[in-house]
Amino acid sequence: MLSTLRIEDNGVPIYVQIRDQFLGAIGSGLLRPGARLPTMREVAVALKVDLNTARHAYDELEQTGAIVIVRARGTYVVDKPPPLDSARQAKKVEGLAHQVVALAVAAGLDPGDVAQQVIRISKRQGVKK
Amino acid sequence: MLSTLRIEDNGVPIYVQIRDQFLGAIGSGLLRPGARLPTMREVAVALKVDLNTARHAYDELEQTGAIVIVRARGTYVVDKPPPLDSARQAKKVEGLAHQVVALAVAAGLDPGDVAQQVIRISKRQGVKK
DNA sequence: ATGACTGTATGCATACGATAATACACGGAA
DNA sequence: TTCCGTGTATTATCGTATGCATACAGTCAT
Repeated sequence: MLSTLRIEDNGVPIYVQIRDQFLGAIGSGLLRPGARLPTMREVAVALKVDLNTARHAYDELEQTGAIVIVRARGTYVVDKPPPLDSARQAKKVEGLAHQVVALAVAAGLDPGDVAQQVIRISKRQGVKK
Repeated sequence: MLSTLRIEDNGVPIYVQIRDQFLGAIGSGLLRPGARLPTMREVAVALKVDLNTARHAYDELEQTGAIVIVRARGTYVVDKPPPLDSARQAKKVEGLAHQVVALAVAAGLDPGDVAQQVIRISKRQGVKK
């Protein structure tokens, strides 16, 4: 996992890049629920980045509910994502969808293609609501 | 063009988001070579963003070689835009899709629902490949 | 020549990102 | 208990991003 991390000089904050790459790894099943993530220090050393920067990335991952951070033990991919009421869910779906379209367009991609990929991936993994 | 621009609260700098969305628009053919871009002020007003921020985005676009900035006249898509090969694109689609699934799962949402929303939104906006 | 529109530039203020250097607190194993 | 690995916290410093306000400088149509 560590070896797959890459930092680019895009203007995109380092902690965002780290955060998003872990999100990708989790979403792709490369990191499965319960799996342990590299320690913050390992990430910091591997990417030649400050410990606080790695921490920042991990903090955000925890706030989104993707991982749990256990003091003195390590960080782990969450087992069960936190459930929400349907009203909130609808809003979140909407917001996330907008974000996806923006990201896709920004990358010069067809949002439809991305949507298709999303469907295929989620089916393959048997991710359920 | 202006109406398709969106700024998200991602941690990604505003000027990067603007820059990348224009790159996407150019790469996707939405903005063709020779086409005139919105003025910096239009972008600033439309996105409720500072003129300097819009300028920053445009500056980077010029440095990339994607546009030319002509003082007192406007900014235009360069005749020969830097291309994106399809292999790269496919990889980007894949990566983004994984990320979306991760985000959805982390938020307790059904990735399929998000995908559907994405399709609806992109259709509504007439975003083309 | 004038005026409107465009990009260019500046100064000031605030907030955030990143690094560095330490130090502390907790859990588990030896 | 002691040690080590892990996360937590603090302080300082530097650069960048953003906003706000204001002004300057070309280009073009009138």
